[in-house]
Order: sequence, then structure tokens, then C-alpha cells
Amino acid sequence: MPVKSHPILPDALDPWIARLRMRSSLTAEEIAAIRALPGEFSVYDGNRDFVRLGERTHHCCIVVSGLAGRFDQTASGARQITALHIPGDAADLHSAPLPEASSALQSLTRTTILRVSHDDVRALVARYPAVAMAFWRDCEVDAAILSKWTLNIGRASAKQRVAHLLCELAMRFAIIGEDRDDFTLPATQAHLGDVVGLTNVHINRTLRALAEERLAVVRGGRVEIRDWQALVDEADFDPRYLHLPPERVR
Amino acid sequence: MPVKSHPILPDALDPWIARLRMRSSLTAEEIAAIRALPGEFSVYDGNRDFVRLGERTHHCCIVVSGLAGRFDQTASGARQITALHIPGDAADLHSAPLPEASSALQSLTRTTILRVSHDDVRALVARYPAVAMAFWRDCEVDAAILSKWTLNIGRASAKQRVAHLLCELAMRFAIIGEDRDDFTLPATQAHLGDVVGLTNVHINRTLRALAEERLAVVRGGRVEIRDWQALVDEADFDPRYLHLPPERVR
DNA sequence: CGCCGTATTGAACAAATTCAAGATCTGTGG
DNA sequence: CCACAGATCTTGAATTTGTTCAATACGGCG
Repeated sequence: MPVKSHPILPDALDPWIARLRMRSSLTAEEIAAIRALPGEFSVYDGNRDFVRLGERTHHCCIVVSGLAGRFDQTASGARQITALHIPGDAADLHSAPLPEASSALQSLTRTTILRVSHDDVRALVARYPAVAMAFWRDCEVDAAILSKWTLNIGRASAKQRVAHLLCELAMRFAIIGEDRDDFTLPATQAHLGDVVGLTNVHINRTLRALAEERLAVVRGGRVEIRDWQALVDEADFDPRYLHLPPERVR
Repeated sequence: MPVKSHPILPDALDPWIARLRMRSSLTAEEIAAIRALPGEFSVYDGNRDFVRLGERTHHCCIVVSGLAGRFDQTASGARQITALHIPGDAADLHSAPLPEASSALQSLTRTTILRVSHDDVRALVARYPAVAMAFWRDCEVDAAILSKWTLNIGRASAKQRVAHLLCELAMRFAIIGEDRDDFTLPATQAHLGDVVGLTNVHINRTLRALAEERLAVVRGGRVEIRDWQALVDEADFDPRYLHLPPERVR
């Protein structure tokens, strides 16, 4: 249950459209058609499921503000976050082709979600093939990110995993206008552990090590990158998997 | 360099079409249009890259026979397999919207690949919106599998990881007509380790444990499931993430 | 037969978890 | 403004899990 719901504001889709246009070229008509998608938005406090596991969904959720995660868990209750979504991300655009949620979506902090109905998305992509490709591509970028996370979790050390996550988030936040080297990340240490497959205790120790080595400081929901190049080297971070246009990669 | 290349056989696409039709309803005309896709196929020995890391691709690769994997690796050379593709899988259909390969594709054994050009795929989906949705959905199923692998690698014990992989492969092979409890899996123990994020040594010990407990025996490129229910319980395997039609889930 | 890739085993080691106790922070109500 | 409660963070010690290293065995094939 959201804190409150509103009809859509005319420009609420703009951050997502900006993300789409970064990787797909769309005509003015196509963009207008996306912008005309009806929807409504809801505000959730932290730690609220806005899509439940196994649910059959009828809407795609776009993150307008805040931070959301895709959560899965084992029978014994161990949690794994398989995606983090920042403003401008369509957290479950994939639910348009595949409406059965095979993981939950949850807010990590107070988060505004914009909901667009599958019917409208499907009608739109049926009419505009280029929009279909743009949406499909948008999903594949998230899949490429998950693929890199899998390498990270499966084969990297704790320090490398955390460093890699910080590099990725820094770059993603920079794209939406935050400061790459000093941004807000409203996630607990336990959340970070659930992203990279480590316990909260070990995340704590790893963050301390990164701070002591003056690579990055994570404290109180803020990330300060102290030495970008050293962090990149530690993480073996290569941003190509983010599929950014060349001018966005520094 | 493939061992040999041929023009496409008329029915080479059928296993993939069967996979698509399992989850998407397509008209006779749409199916005929997919089947009419021009392409050609190539045979590779084991351990051959047929898509290299970072390459800009111009074709989608469909696995006709054999076994292929999606490989990524860290700077220090540790490998991680982020997908396994069995006959009927489109290993990189996602390259149609996103042609820059952010991981490599490699044969694990002698494997036949069917190549269909991006241009033809794009023309097809532009003409048939339902085909676009079917292709997008096909990609999302693979993304759902990767998401489950991430949970498995991040949070499950070695025995659970291997058990889960065996359950998934058993089910996927069963769908394409193999015996769920006795199928060929032409992967080495090192390959299995690269899938679940363990060393070859530890995979060896884990397989022995599974055999001693009479859950499953993996030997000489064959998997024999000895106690399906016990294996499912050990793995906490819930096949919903495979998004199979209800009648295919036993 | 002999070769090479694969599989197997043991022992020492390293990394991360678990368990448990405190400390700190944050928001709430008095 | 302060006290309090609950969540989050921090730290240490013991333990577990999986890795590393190294040696040996197997197995299919020329």
C-alpha cells in the first residue's frame, strides 16, 4: 500500500525517456507517443514490496525518485538483490512480455514509482516498431548489468565486489546528473551485502578497508569516491557493459 | 573458424520455433515468416569462441545441437559462465537490439550454430509486432534464469548450487525431448564450476557428495538423476522462474 | 604404448560466516 | 531538549566453507 497515489504528471516520464534516448534513436512522434502513456504514480516508504514474488502484474513500474531493488531469496531466508534501480530506470519493463514476477520489487528508501499498464505498453510497441526495439534494448542493458554482477559475485573477492558496485553506481548516478564522486545511496550495509552476496558483517569490514586505503568512503547513505582510478583498478571495472554512448564514458 | 558452414536447412529453426511457441502464441503467418528467415549454419569443435568479447555482432546465433556457454572473466583470468544454451536456444537474440557483445559465446563441445542476420531479425519484428514480443519474451526468460543463477551463486551452499543447476538442466533437457533423469551434458567439472562460481576441485567433491547421498550421479558427460524429489529439496528448486506453460511442469 | 586433458585426493591455507556483545544513530514522544 | 526504542553499525573470536597447491590416477585416442 503506497503512501499516496496521483495521476501522472506530464513530465514524470522524462528521466526514463532520457535513458531510452541515450541508447536508441527515436523520432519526435515516437517520443511524444511514449510521453503520452497514461499512468499513475505512488510513493512508498522504505522496505515496501511494490511487486510481490509470483504475482501476475498488469503494470510496468518506473522509478521516478528514490531507490528500488529486485529481491529474491532462498528457502532458508537468505536474500539476494539482483538489480538496483535508480531514478529513470524501468524496474520491470520486462513484465510487459513476461507478466509473472519471478522476483519481488522493493523500495530501499522512500521511493516514487510510476505505473504504466501493460496494455498501453503493448499497444504502443505494436504501433511503433522502433519503440519496441528501444524497450527491448532497455531491458537488455539491465540484463548485461546482471550478467556482470554474476561474474562479480561468482569470481571476485569481497573488496573487488564492493569496489565494482561502487564504480557502477557512481557511473549510473553521474549519468542522471549526480556527482560521480559524491552521491547519495540510501542503502544499508545489509542491502549492499545482499547485492554482492556477502554478509552485513563482512560488508562492514570491506567498507572499512576501502576507506582505510582511501579508495572510497560509504557512510550514512552517502558514497564519496576518494580515488576513482584506484577504485576502478581494484574492481577491474570496464564500463562497456553499461552500453553507454561514447561521449558519456570518461 | 568453424569446421564447416552450410546454407540453412528448411527445418533448422524448428527447435527454436518450438521454444518460442511454448510461451508466445503466434499465427501461422508469423511462424512461416520466422521459418523463412535466411541464415546459415556452422559447426564448431569444443572450446571455440563463436562470438568474441567486445565484438560488434551482425548476427544472432541459435544453437542447433551441442552445448554453448556465455563466458565472462576477471582481469586475473577467473572465468564465469553466465548462461548455458542447449539446442533450440537463441544464445544471443539480445544482440539484435544490443549488438556489442559484453561477453563471449563459446562451444563447450562440438556444436552447430545457426546464424541469422540482425537486419533480417529487425525487419521481421518491424513487420510483425507479435514476433517482436515473442523475441523480447524469449530474451526475458533467459534473463529470469540468470537472475535465479545469481541468487544461487550469491547465497546457496556448494551442494545446493550444483543441485539447483542439475534440476534446471534436467527440466530444460526434458522439454526438448531428453530423459529428465538421464541426459547427456557435455561439460567438464571445470565448466560446472565456472557456472556456479566454485573451483573444479570443489565441484569434484560436491559431485561426490551428491552421488554418495544418491541424489544424482554426474560422470563422463552424463547426468543421472537418482532421486528427483530429494534433489529438488536440496536445491530449493521451484521451476516457476523458467516460465513454462503449466502442462510442462511436473 | 604413451600422451594430454580430465578427474581425484590430501593437506595446508585463506576467506568469509557465524555468533555475540556493544556502540551509534535516528526518529518519536514526552 | 531529552529519553527512549529500534534499527544499523562496529568489533572480536571461533568456526566453517571453499581455495590453493601439489601429487597421482584415469581414460580416451593417436
